[in-house]
Amino acid sequence: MPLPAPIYHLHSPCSSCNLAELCLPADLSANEMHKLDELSTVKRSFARSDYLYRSGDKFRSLFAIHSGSFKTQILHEDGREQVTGFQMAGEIIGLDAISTDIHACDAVALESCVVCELPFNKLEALSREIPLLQRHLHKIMSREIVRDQGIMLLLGSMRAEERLAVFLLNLSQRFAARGLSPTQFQLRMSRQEIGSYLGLKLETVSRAFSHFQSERLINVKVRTVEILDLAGLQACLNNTR
Amino acid sequence: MPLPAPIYHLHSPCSSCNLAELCLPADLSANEMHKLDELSTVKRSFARSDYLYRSGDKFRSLFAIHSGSFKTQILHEDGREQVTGFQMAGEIIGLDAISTDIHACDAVALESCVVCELPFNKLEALSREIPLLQRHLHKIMSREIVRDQGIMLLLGSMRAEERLAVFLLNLSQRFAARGLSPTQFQLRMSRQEIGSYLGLKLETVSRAFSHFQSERLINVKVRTVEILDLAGLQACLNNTR
DNA sequence: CGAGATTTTGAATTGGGTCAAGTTATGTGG
DNA sequence: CCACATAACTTGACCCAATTCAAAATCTCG
Repeated sequence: MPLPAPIYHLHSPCSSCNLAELCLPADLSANEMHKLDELSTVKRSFARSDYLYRSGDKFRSLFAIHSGSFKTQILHEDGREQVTGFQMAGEIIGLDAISTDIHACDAVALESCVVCELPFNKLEALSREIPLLQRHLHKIMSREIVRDQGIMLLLGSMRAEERLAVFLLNLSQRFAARGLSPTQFQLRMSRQEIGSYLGLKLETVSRAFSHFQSERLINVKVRTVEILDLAGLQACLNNTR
Repeated sequence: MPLPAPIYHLHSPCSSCNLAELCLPADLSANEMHKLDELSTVKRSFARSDYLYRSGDKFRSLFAIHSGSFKTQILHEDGREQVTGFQMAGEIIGLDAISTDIHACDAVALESCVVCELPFNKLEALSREIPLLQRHLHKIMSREIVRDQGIMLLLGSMRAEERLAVFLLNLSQRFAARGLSPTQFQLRMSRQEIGSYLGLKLETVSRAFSHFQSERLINVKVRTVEILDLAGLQACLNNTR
Protein backbone atom coordinates (compact mmCIF):
# COMPACT_ATOMS: atom_id res chain seq x y z
CA MET A 1 0.00 0.00 0.00
CA PRO A 2 2.06 2.93 -1.24
CA LEU A 3 1.02 6.26 0.24
CA PRO A 4 0.41 8.87 -2.42
CA ALA A 5 3.33 11.23 -2.68
CA PRO A 6 2.46 14.78 -1.62
CA ILE A 7 3.60 16.42 -4.82
CA TYR A 8 1.48 19.30 -5.95
CA HIS A 9 2.99 22.72 -6.46
CA LEU A 10 5.28 21.90 -3.59
CA HIS A 11 8.29 24.01 -4.26
CA SER A 12 9.56 23.92 -0.78
CA PRO A 13 10.42 20.41 0.33
CA CYS A 14 7.68 20.01 2.87
CA SER A 15 8.57 21.34 6.23
CA SER A 16 5.61 23.37 5.11
CA CYS A 17 3.31 20.73 3.76
CA ASN A 18 0.70 23.28 4.68
CA LEU A 19 1.60 25.13 1.55
CA ALA A 20 0.43 22.33 -0.61
CA GLU A 21 -2.54 23.66 -2.50
CA LEU A 22 -1.91 27.03 -0.96
CA CYS A 23 1.50 27.43 -2.46
CA LEU A 24 1.52 30.17 -5.01
CA PRO A 25 2.69 29.73 -8.57
CA ALA A 26 4.42 33.10 -8.40
CA ASP A 27 7.38 33.16 -6.11
CA LEU A 28 7.20 34.61 -2.68
CA SER A 29 10.07 36.38 -0.97
CA ALA A 30 12.11 34.41 1.53
CA ASN A 31 10.51 36.38 4.29
CA GLU A 32 7.03 35.59 3.06
CA MET A 33 7.90 31.94 2.71
CA HIS A 34 9.14 31.96 6.24
CA LYS A 35 5.91 33.40 7.57
CA LEU A 36 3.96 30.85 5.63
CA ASP A 37 6.08 28.10 7.16
CA GLU A 38 5.25 29.36 10.61
CA LEU A 39 1.57 29.22 9.86
CA SER A 40 1.21 25.56 10.42
CA THR A 41 3.25 24.05 13.16
CA VAL A 42 0.80 21.31 14.01
CA LYS A 43 0.71 18.04 12.11
CA ARG A 44 -1.77 15.33 13.03
CA SER A 45 -2.14 11.68 12.05
CA PHE A 46 -5.35 9.76 11.49
CA ALA A 47 -6.20 6.12 11.03
CA ARG A 48 -8.80 4.78 8.63
CA SER A 49 -12.33 5.86 9.62
CA ASP A 50 -11.11 8.50 12.07
CA TYR A 51 -12.88 11.83 11.88
CA LEU A 52 -10.85 14.89 10.98
CA TYR A 53 -13.88 16.92 12.02
CA ARG A 54 -17.58 16.37 12.44
CA SER A 55 -20.59 18.31 11.38
CA GLY A 56 -21.37 20.76 14.17
CA ASP A 57 -17.76 21.13 15.36
CA LYS A 58 -16.52 24.64 15.94
CA PHE A 59 -14.42 25.88 13.05
CA ARG A 60 -10.90 27.05 13.77
CA SER A 61 -8.68 25.75 11.03
CA LEU A 62 -8.48 24.59 7.51
CA PHE A 63 -6.46 21.47 6.91
CA ALA A 64 -3.92 20.68 4.23
CA ILE A 65 -3.76 16.98 3.53
CA HIS A 66 -0.16 15.91 3.64
CA SER A 67 -0.73 12.24 2.87
CA GLY A 68 -3.69 9.88 2.64
CA SER A 69 -7.23 10.71 1.64
CA PHE A 70 -10.56 11.67 3.14
CA LYS A 71 -14.21 11.71 2.26
CA THR A 72 -16.56 14.50 3.24
CA GLN A 73 -20.21 13.72 3.81
CA ILE A 74 -23.43 15.34 4.85
CA LEU A 75 -25.71 13.27 7.05
CA HIS A 76 -29.36 14.23 6.77
CA GLU A 77 -31.40 13.68 9.91
CA ASP A 78 -33.63 11.12 8.18
CA GLY A 79 -30.63 8.90 7.55
CA ARG A 80 -29.91 10.02 4.00
CA GLU A 81 -26.25 10.54 3.44
CA GLN A 82 -24.40 12.27 0.67
CA VAL A 83 -20.69 12.00 0.09
CA THR A 84 -19.75 15.47 -1.14
CA GLY A 85 -16.17 14.78 -2.09
CA PHE A 86 -13.02 12.70 -1.88
CA GLN A 87 -9.93 14.71 -0.99
CA MET A 88 -6.37 13.63 -1.46
CA ALA A 89 -2.83 14.75 -0.60
CA GLY A 90 -2.18 18.38 -1.46
CA GLU A 91 -5.78 19.45 -1.14
CA ILE A 92 -7.34 21.82 1.37
CA ILE A 93 -10.31 20.67 3.40
CA GLY A 94 -12.76 22.54 5.61
CA LEU A 95 -13.78 25.49 3.44
CA ASP A 96 -17.49 24.89 4.03
CA ALA A 97 -17.12 25.82 7.69
CA ILE A 98 -16.03 29.41 7.13
CA SER A 99 -19.57 30.39 6.34
CA THR A 100 -20.98 29.81 9.83
CA ASP A 101 -17.90 29.03 11.96
CA ILE A 102 -19.40 25.56 12.36
CA HIS A 103 -18.40 22.59 10.26
CA ALA A 104 -21.20 21.67 7.87
CA CYS A 105 -20.08 18.14 7.08
CA ASP A 106 -18.04 15.25 8.40
CA ALA A 107 -14.53 14.53 7.15
CA VAL A 108 -13.51 10.89 7.54
CA ALA A 109 -10.13 9.35 6.80
CA LEU A 110 -10.26 6.64 4.13
CA GLU A 111 -6.79 5.38 5.05
CA SER A 112 -3.88 6.46 7.23
CA CYS A 113 -3.51 10.20 6.84
CA VAL A 114 -1.36 13.08 7.95
CA VAL A 115 -2.72 16.61 7.85
CA CYS A 116 -1.34 20.05 8.61
CA GLU A 117 -3.55 22.35 10.56
CA LEU A 118 -3.89 25.90 9.21
CA PRO A 119 -5.40 28.19 11.84
CA PHE A 120 -7.79 30.30 9.85
CA ASN A 121 -7.27 33.52 11.80
CA LYS A 122 -3.59 33.39 11.04
CA LEU A 123 -4.22 32.51 7.44
CA GLU A 124 -6.49 35.53 7.06
CA ALA A 125 -3.98 37.81 8.77
CA LEU A 126 -1.20 36.58 6.55
CA SER A 127 -3.27 36.92 3.43
CA ARG A 128 -3.83 40.58 4.28
CA GLU A 129 -0.09 40.99 4.28
CA ILE A 130 0.65 38.93 1.19
CA PRO A 131 -1.63 39.75 -1.73
CA LEU A 132 -0.50 36.72 -3.70
CA LEU A 133 -1.55 34.50 -0.84
CA GLN A 134 -4.86 36.30 -0.61
CA ARG A 135 -5.51 35.76 -4.29
CA HIS A 136 -4.52 32.14 -4.00
CA LEU A 137 -6.90 31.52 -1.12
CA HIS A 138 -9.68 33.07 -3.17
CA LYS A 139 -8.82 30.83 -6.07
CA ILE A 140 -8.94 27.75 -3.90
CA MET A 141 -12.39 28.64 -2.65
CA SER A 142 -13.61 29.47 -6.12
CA ARG A 143 -12.19 26.23 -7.46
CA GLU A 144 -14.25 24.38 -4.89
CA ILE A 145 -17.36 26.19 -6.13
CA VAL A 146 -16.60 25.23 -9.72
CA ARG A 147 -15.93 21.65 -8.72
CA ASP A 148 -19.25 21.44 -6.88
CA GLN A 149 -21.07 22.87 -9.86
CA GLY A 150 -19.48 20.23 -12.05
CA ILE A 151 -20.90 17.60 -9.76
CA MET A 152 -24.30 19.26 -10.00
CA LEU A 153 -24.06 18.81 -13.75
CA LEU A 154 -23.10 15.19 -13.26
CA LEU A 155 -25.89 14.48 -10.79
CA GLY A 156 -28.46 16.48 -12.68
CA SER A 157 -27.97 15.25 -16.19
CA MET A 158 -25.74 12.21 -16.58
CA ARG A 159 -26.54 8.55 -16.73
CA ALA A 160 -25.05 5.98 -14.40
CA GLU A 161 -22.17 4.89 -16.62
CA GLU A 162 -21.33 8.44 -17.59
CA ARG A 163 -21.10 9.34 -13.93
CA LEU A 164 -18.72 6.51 -13.22
CA ALA A 165 -16.62 7.41 -16.25
CA VAL A 166 -16.33 10.99 -15.03
CA PHE A 167 -15.37 9.71 -11.61
CA LEU A 168 -12.63 7.44 -12.94
CA LEU A 169 -11.26 10.06 -15.31
CA ASN A 170 -11.13 12.58 -12.50
CA LEU A 171 -9.24 10.18 -10.25
CA SER A 172 -6.91 9.41 -13.10
CA GLN A 173 -6.08 13.09 -13.60
CA ARG A 174 -5.54 13.69 -9.94
CA PHE A 175 -3.21 10.74 -9.58
CA ALA A 176 -1.30 11.91 -12.64
CA ALA A 177 -0.97 15.40 -11.13
CA ARG A 178 0.77 13.75 -8.17
CA GLY A 179 3.20 11.84 -10.30
CA LEU A 180 1.36 8.56 -9.88
CA SER A 181 0.08 6.32 -12.60
CA PRO A 182 -3.04 7.68 -14.29
CA THR A 183 -4.04 4.18 -15.36
CA GLN A 184 -3.40 1.96 -12.38
CA PHE A 185 -4.54 2.77 -8.90
CA GLN A 186 -6.24 1.56 -5.77
CA LEU A 187 -9.65 2.88 -4.85
CA ARG A 188 -9.72 3.98 -1.26
CA MET A 189 -13.50 4.06 -1.02
CA SER A 190 -16.24 1.44 -1.11
CA ARG A 191 -18.88 0.93 -3.81
CA GLN A 192 -21.38 2.37 -1.37
CA GLU A 193 -19.31 5.54 -0.96
CA ILE A 194 -18.80 5.91 -4.69
CA GLY A 195 -22.52 5.43 -5.15
CA SER A 196 -23.37 8.05 -2.58
CA TYR A 197 -21.03 10.52 -4.26
CA LEU A 198 -22.45 9.79 -7.71
CA GLY A 199 -26.11 9.63 -6.68
CA LEU A 200 -26.33 5.90 -7.41
CA LYS A 201 -26.92 2.72 -5.45
CA LEU A 202 -23.92 0.51 -4.80
CA GLU A 203 -25.30 -2.26 -7.02
CA THR A 204 -25.52 0.18 -9.91
CA VAL A 205 -21.91 1.20 -9.37
CA SER A 206 -20.85 -2.43 -9.31
CA ARG A 207 -22.75 -3.17 -12.51
CA ALA A 208 -21.23 -0.18 -14.26
CA PHE A 209 -17.75 -1.36 -13.28
CA SER A 210 -18.54 -4.80 -14.63
CA HIS A 211 -19.88 -3.37 -17.83
CA PHE A 212 -16.79 -1.22 -18.40
CA GLN A 213 -14.72 -4.33 -17.85
CA SER A 214 -16.73 -6.34 -20.36
CA GLU A 215 -16.22 -3.49 -22.85
CA ARG A 216 -12.47 -3.73 -22.23
CA LEU A 217 -12.32 -0.14 -21.03
CA ILE A 218 -10.96 -1.09 -17.63
CA ASN A 219 -9.80 -4.00 -15.53
CA VAL A 220 -11.28 -3.92 -12.09
CA LYS A 221 -10.84 -6.34 -9.26
CA VAL A 222 -12.65 -4.97 -6.23
CA ARG A 223 -10.55 -1.90 -5.39
CA THR A 224 -7.77 -2.36 -7.91
CA VAL A 225 -8.44 -0.42 -11.09
CA GLU A 226 -6.55 -0.41 -14.34
CA ILE A 227 -7.76 1.86 -17.09
CA LEU A 228 -7.20 0.16 -20.44
CA ASP A 229 -8.72 2.76 -22.71
CA LEU A 230 -8.77 6.34 -21.48
CA ALA A 231 -10.12 7.62 -24.78
CA GLY A 232 -12.85 5.01 -24.71
CA LEU A 233 -13.93 6.14 -21.25
CA GLN A 234 -13.91 9.71 -22.44
CA ALA A 235 -16.08 8.68 -25.37
CA CYS A 236 -18.76 7.42 -22.98
CA LEU A 237 -19.46 11.04 -22.21
CA ASN A 238 -19.91 12.19 -25.75
CA ASN A 239 -22.51 9.60 -26.60
CA THR A 240 -25.34 12.00 -26.07
CA ARG A 241 -27.48 9.04 -25.14
CA MET B 1 -32.79 21.71 5.90
CA PRO B 2 -31.04 20.85 2.70
CA LEU B 3 -30.73 24.37 1.41
CA PRO B 4 -29.36 26.70 4.05
CA ALA B 5 -31.25 29.93 4.44
CA PRO B 6 -29.23 32.73 2.98
CA ILE B 7 -28.67 35.63 5.31
CA TYR B 8 -28.98 39.10 3.95
CA HIS B 9 -27.83 42.22 5.63
CA LEU B 10 -29.47 44.99 3.79
CA HIS B 11 -29.04 47.71 6.34
CA SER B 12 -27.85 50.53 4.27
CA PRO B 13 -30.60 51.88 2.05
CA CYS B 14 -28.77 51.31 -1.14
CA SER B 15 -26.74 54.14 -2.43
CA SER B 16 -24.37 51.28 -2.07
CA CYS B 17 -26.44 48.40 -3.29
CA ASN B 18 -23.09 46.84 -3.79
CA LEU B 19 -22.93 46.26 -0.11
CA ALA B 20 -25.94 44.05 -0.20
CA GLU B 21 -24.67 40.63 0.64
CA LEU B 22 -21.28 42.14 1.29
CA CYS B 23 -22.47 44.40 4.04
CA LEU B 24 -21.01 43.35 7.31
CA PRO B 25 -23.05 42.57 10.37
CA ALA B 26 -20.57 44.40 12.54
CA ASP B 27 -20.50 48.12 11.92
CA LEU B 28 -17.83 49.69 9.85
CA SER B 29 -16.40 53.10 10.50
CA ALA B 30 -17.68 56.00 8.42
CA ASN B 31 -14.40 56.03 6.58
CA GLU B 32 -14.64 52.34 5.78
CA MET B 33 -18.22 52.73 4.63
CA HIS B 34 -17.12 55.51 2.38
CA LYS B 35 -14.44 53.39 0.77
CA LEU B 36 -16.93 50.63 0.28
CA ASP B 37 -19.31 53.05 -1.40
CA GLU B 38 -16.60 54.07 -3.80
CA LEU B 39 -16.01 50.47 -4.75
CA SER B 40 -18.93 50.26 -7.05
CA THR B 41 -19.67 53.26 -9.11
CA VAL B 42 -21.07 51.39 -12.06
CA LYS B 43 -24.66 50.25 -12.19
CA ARG B 44 -25.99 48.37 -15.20
CA SER B 45 -29.47 47.38 -16.34
CA PHE B 46 -30.52 44.21 -18.08
CA ALA B 47 -33.66 43.06 -19.81
CA ARG B 48 -35.09 39.57 -19.62
CA SER B 49 -32.80 37.03 -21.27
CA ASP B 50 -29.84 39.40 -21.44
CA TYR B 51 -26.53 37.91 -20.40
CA LEU B 52 -24.75 39.43 -17.43
CA TYR B 53 -21.73 37.37 -18.48
CA ARG B 54 -21.04 34.31 -20.55
CA SER B 55 -18.97 31.26 -19.99
CA GLY B 56 -15.49 32.05 -21.31
CA ASP B 57 -15.67 35.78 -20.63
CA LYS B 58 -12.69 37.32 -18.91
CA PHE B 59 -13.34 37.84 -15.21
CA ARG B 60 -12.97 41.34 -13.83
CA SER B 61 -15.80 41.91 -11.40
CA LEU B 62 -18.28 40.32 -9.12
CA PHE B 63 -21.80 41.66 -9.35
CA ALA B 64 -24.24 42.54 -6.61
CA ILE B 65 -27.81 42.14 -7.76
CA HIS B 66 -29.68 45.29 -6.92
CA SER B 67 -33.04 44.24 -8.32
CA GLY B 68 -34.41 41.43 -10.42
CA SER B 69 -33.11 37.90 -10.66
CA PHE B 70 -30.77 35.75 -12.71
CA LYS B 71 -30.11 32.14 -13.45
CA THR B 72 -26.63 30.68 -13.83
CA GLN B 73 -26.11 27.73 -16.10
CA ILE B 74 -23.38 25.49 -17.41
CA LEU B 75 -23.69 24.42 -21.03
CA HIS B 76 -21.96 21.14 -21.77
CA GLU B 77 -20.58 20.81 -25.30
CA ASP B 78 -22.91 17.93 -26.09
CA GLY B 79 -25.91 20.14 -25.49
CA ARG B 80 -26.59 19.12 -21.92
CA GLU B 81 -27.38 22.10 -19.77
CA GLN B 82 -27.51 22.47 -16.02
CA VAL B 83 -28.97 25.43 -14.21
CA THR B 84 -26.68 25.83 -11.20
CA GLY B 85 -28.62 28.48 -9.37
CA PHE B 86 -31.21 31.23 -9.27
CA GLN B 87 -29.93 34.47 -7.77
CA MET B 88 -32.02 37.32 -6.50
CA ALA B 89 -31.65 40.87 -5.20
CA GLY B 90 -28.99 41.20 -2.54
CA GLU B 91 -26.95 38.25 -3.74
CA ILE B 92 -23.46 38.23 -5.19
CA ILE B 93 -22.86 36.55 -8.51
CA GLY B 94 -19.68 35.57 -10.32
CA LEU B 95 -17.67 33.78 -7.62
CA ASP B 96 -16.97 30.79 -9.85
CA ALA B 97 -14.79 32.92 -12.13
CA ILE B 98 -12.17 33.79 -9.53
CA SER B 99 -10.67 30.34 -9.85
CA THR B 100 -9.42 30.76 -13.42
CA ASP B 101 -10.07 34.43 -14.24
CA ILE B 102 -12.55 33.14 -16.80
CA HIS B 103 -16.26 32.86 -16.19
CA ALA B 104 -17.24 29.21 -15.88
CA CYS B 105 -20.95 29.64 -16.49
CA ASP B 106 -23.52 31.92 -18.11
CA ALA B 107 -25.59 34.34 -16.06
CA VAL B 108 -28.90 35.21 -17.69
CA ALA B 109 -31.47 37.76 -16.51
CA LEU B 110 -34.85 36.22 -15.77
CA GLU B 111 -36.53 39.64 -15.71
CA SER B 112 -35.50 43.30 -15.74
CA CYS B 113 -32.49 43.62 -13.50
CA VAL B 114 -30.11 46.20 -12.12
CA VAL B 115 -26.69 45.12 -10.90
CA CYS B 116 -23.74 46.88 -9.31
CA GLU B 117 -20.35 46.00 -10.61
CA LEU B 118 -17.69 45.24 -8.01
CA PRO B 119 -14.22 45.29 -9.55
CA PHE B 120 -12.52 42.34 -7.94
CA ASN B 121 -9.07 43.92 -7.71
CA LYS B 122 -10.48 46.76 -5.72
CA LEU B 123 -12.52 44.43 -3.57
CA GLU B 124 -9.42 42.43 -2.73
CA ALA B 125 -7.42 45.55 -1.97
CA LEU B 126 -10.14 46.86 0.27
CA SER B 127 -10.52 43.57 2.06
CA ARG B 128 -6.82 43.68 2.92
CA GLU B 129 -7.48 47.00 4.62
CA ILE B 130 -10.72 46.04 6.33
CA PRO B 131 -10.54 42.67 8.09
CA LEU B 132 -14.29 42.57 8.64
CA LEU B 133 -14.80 42.91 4.91
CA GLN B 134 -12.25 40.19 4.28
CA ARG B 135 -14.00 37.84 6.63
CA HIS B 136 -17.33 38.65 5.07
CA LEU B 137 -16.07 37.92 1.58
CA HIS B 138 -14.79 34.58 2.80
CA LYS B 139 -18.13 33.83 4.35
CA ILE B 140 -19.93 34.61 1.13
CA MET B 141 -17.72 32.24 -0.79
CA SER B 142 -18.03 29.54 1.82
CA ARG B 143 -21.80 29.98 1.89
CA GLU B 144 -21.85 29.31 -1.82
CA ILE B 145 -19.91 26.08 -1.24
CA VAL B 146 -22.38 24.98 1.42
CA ARG B 147 -25.30 25.87 -0.82
CA ASP B 148 -23.88 23.83 -3.67
CA GLN B 149 -23.31 20.87 -1.39
CA GLY B 150 -26.92 21.10 -0.28
CA ILE B 151 -27.93 20.81 -3.91
CA MET B 152 -25.66 17.81 -4.29
CA LEU B 153 -27.62 16.17 -1.48
CA LEU B 154 -30.85 17.07 -3.22
CA LEU B 155 -29.74 15.78 -6.60
CA GLY B 156 -28.05 12.73 -5.20
CA SER B 157 -30.66 11.41 -2.86
CA MET B 158 -34.07 13.02 -3.14
CA ARG B 159 -37.13 12.04 -5.09
CA ALA B 160 -38.85 14.35 -7.54
CA GLU B 161 -41.46 15.74 -5.17
CA GLU B 162 -38.97 16.19 -2.37
CA ARG B 163 -36.79 18.20 -4.71
CA LEU B 164 -39.63 20.48 -5.67
CA ALA B 165 -40.64 20.89 -2.03
CA VAL B 166 -37.09 21.91 -1.14
CA PHE B 167 -37.09 24.35 -4.04
CA LEU B 168 -40.36 25.98 -3.00
CA LEU B 169 -39.39 26.18 0.67
CA ASN B 170 -36.08 27.75 -0.26
CA LEU B 171 -37.79 30.37 -2.41
CA SER B 172 -40.24 31.02 0.38
CA GLN B 173 -37.43 31.67 2.86
CA ARG B 174 -35.61 33.93 0.49
CA PHE B 175 -38.67 36.00 -0.28
CA ALA B 176 -39.39 36.26 3.44
CA ALA B 177 -35.83 37.45 4.07
CA ARG B 178 -36.54 40.31 1.66
CA GLY B 179 -39.73 41.32 3.39
CA LEU B 180 -41.93 39.73 0.74
CA SER B 181 -44.65 37.19 1.28
CA PRO B 182 -43.28 33.74 2.01
CA THR B 183 -46.49 32.16 0.79
CA GLN B 184 -47.43 34.04 -2.35
CA PHE B 185 -45.03 34.76 -5.14
CA GLN B 186 -44.36 34.72 -8.84
CA LEU B 187 -41.91 32.26 -10.28
CA ARG B 188 -39.47 33.98 -12.60
CA MET B 189 -38.32 30.78 -14.25
CA SER B 190 -39.89 28.23 -16.55
CA ARG B 191 -40.71 24.61 -15.73
CA GLN B 192 -37.80 23.65 -17.94
CA GLU B 193 -35.42 25.82 -15.93
CA ILE B 194 -36.72 24.50 -12.62
CA GLY B 195 -36.33 21.00 -14.01
CA SER B 196 -32.78 21.60 -15.09
CA TYR B 197 -31.93 22.97 -11.66
CA LEU B 198 -33.55 20.02 -9.88
CA GLY B 199 -32.31 17.33 -12.24
CA LEU B 200 -35.81 16.60 -13.55
CA LYS B 201 -37.65 16.88 -16.84
CA LEU B 202 -40.12 19.70 -17.20
CA GLU B 203 -43.05 17.26 -17.36
CA THR B 204 -42.03 15.81 -14.02
CA VAL B 205 -41.90 19.29 -12.49
CA SER B 206 -45.33 20.04 -13.87
CA ARG B 207 -46.75 16.79 -12.50
CA ALA B 208 -45.22 17.44 -9.08
CA PHE B 209 -46.82 20.91 -9.01
CA SER B 210 -50.16 19.38 -9.94
CA HIS B 211 -49.83 16.72 -7.29
CA PHE B 212 -49.01 19.26 -4.57
CA GLN B 213 -52.08 21.18 -5.66
CA SER B 214 -54.29 18.11 -5.48
CA GLU B 215 -52.92 17.49 -1.96
CA ARG B 216 -53.89 21.06 -1.05
CA LEU B 217 -50.31 21.96 -0.20
CA ILE B 218 -50.16 24.75 -2.75
CA ASN B 219 -52.17 26.62 -5.33
CA VAL B 220 -50.34 26.99 -8.56
CA LYS B 221 -51.42 28.63 -11.77
CA VAL B 222 -48.51 28.57 -14.18
CA ARG B 223 -46.06 30.98 -12.51
CA THR B 224 -48.23 32.17 -9.66
CA VAL B 225 -47.63 30.14 -6.53
CA GLU B 226 -49.43 30.22 -3.22
CA ILE B 227 -48.22 27.95 -0.47
CA LEU B 228 -51.19 26.73 1.56
CA ASP B 229 -49.41 24.43 3.96
CA LEU B 230 -45.77 25.18 4.68
CA ALA B 231 -45.59 22.46 7.33
CA GLY B 232 -47.08 19.98 4.93
CA LEU B 233 -44.45 20.76 2.34
CA GLN B 234 -41.78 20.39 5.00
CA ALA B 235 -43.27 17.02 5.89
CA CYS B 236 -42.70 15.77 2.34
CA LEU B 237 -39.03 15.73 3.20
CA ASN B 238 -39.31 13.68 6.34
CA ASN B 239 -41.21 10.84 4.70
CA THR B 240 -38.11 8.73 4.31
CA ARG B 241 -39.69 7.08 1.31
C1' DC C 1 -9.10 -20.33 9.60
C1' DG C 2 -13.45 -18.26 10.01
C1' DA C 3 -16.80 -14.33 10.72
C1' DG C 4 -18.36 -10.25 9.09
C1' DA C 5 -18.15 -6.95 5.57
C1' DT C 6 -18.02 -5.96 0.82
C1' DT C 7 -18.92 -6.99 -3.84
C1' DT C 8 -21.16 -9.25 -7.67
C1' DT C 9 -25.00 -10.90 -10.13
C1' DG C 10 -29.88 -12.04 -11.11
C1' DA C 11 -34.87 -11.10 -11.29
C1' DA C 12 -38.68 -8.21 -10.49
C1' DT C 13 -40.36 -3.56 -9.80
C1' DT C 14 -40.98 1.34 -10.34
C1' DG C 15 -40.18 6.39 -10.59
C1' DG C 16 -39.27 9.33 -13.76
C1' DG C 17 -38.39 9.83 -18.74
C1' DT C 18 -40.17 9.94 -23.46
C1' DC C 19 -43.42 10.88 -26.80
C1' DA C 20 -47.56 12.94 -28.11
C1' DA C 21 -51.62 15.75 -28.01
C1' DG C 22 -54.25 19.31 -26.26
C1' DT C 23 -54.55 23.65 -23.53
C1' DT C 24 -53.28 28.01 -21.76
C1' DA C 25 -50.26 32.03 -21.69
C1' DT C 26 -47.54 35.68 -23.74
C1' DG C 27 -46.05 38.98 -26.76
C1' DT C 28 -46.03 41.33 -31.31
C1' DG C 29 -47.66 43.81 -35.09
C1' DG C 30 -51.50 45.85 -37.11
C1' DC D 1 -56.64 46.89 -27.96
C1' DC D 2 -57.29 42.77 -30.50
C1' DA D 3 -55.86 38.73 -33.37
C1' DC D 4 -52.80 35.61 -34.09
C1' DA D 5 -48.50 33.12 -33.72
C1' DT D 6 -45.46 31.15 -30.71
C1' DA D 7 -43.93 29.63 -26.47
C1' DA D 8 -44.99 27.49 -22.12
C1' DC D 9 -47.59 24.32 -19.58
C1' DT D 10 -50.50 20.17 -18.53
C1' DT D 11 -51.90 15.58 -18.96
C1' DG D 12 -52.02 10.78 -20.65
C1' DA D 13 -49.93 6.40 -22.18
C1' DC D 14 -46.08 3.77 -22.58
C1' DC D 15 -41.24 2.59 -21.66
C1' DC D 16 -36.77 1.96 -19.64
C1' DA D 17 -32.77 2.85 -16.54
C1' DA D 18 -31.94 2.41 -12.12
C1' DT D 19 -33.64 0.64 -7.74
C1' DT D 20 -35.03 -3.01 -4.80
C1' DC D 21 -34.77 -7.43 -3.04
C1' DA D 22 -32.34 -11.61 -2.80
C1' DA D 23 -28.60 -14.77 -2.85
C1' DA D 24 -24.13 -16.17 -3.73
C1' DA D 25 -19.22 -15.12 -4.14
C1' DT D 26 -15.25 -12.91 -2.53
C1' DC D 27 -12.46 -10.24 0.36
C1' DT D 28 -10.41 -8.62 4.81
C1' DC D 29 -8.58 -9.07 9.03
C1' DG D 30 -8.48 -10.64 13.84
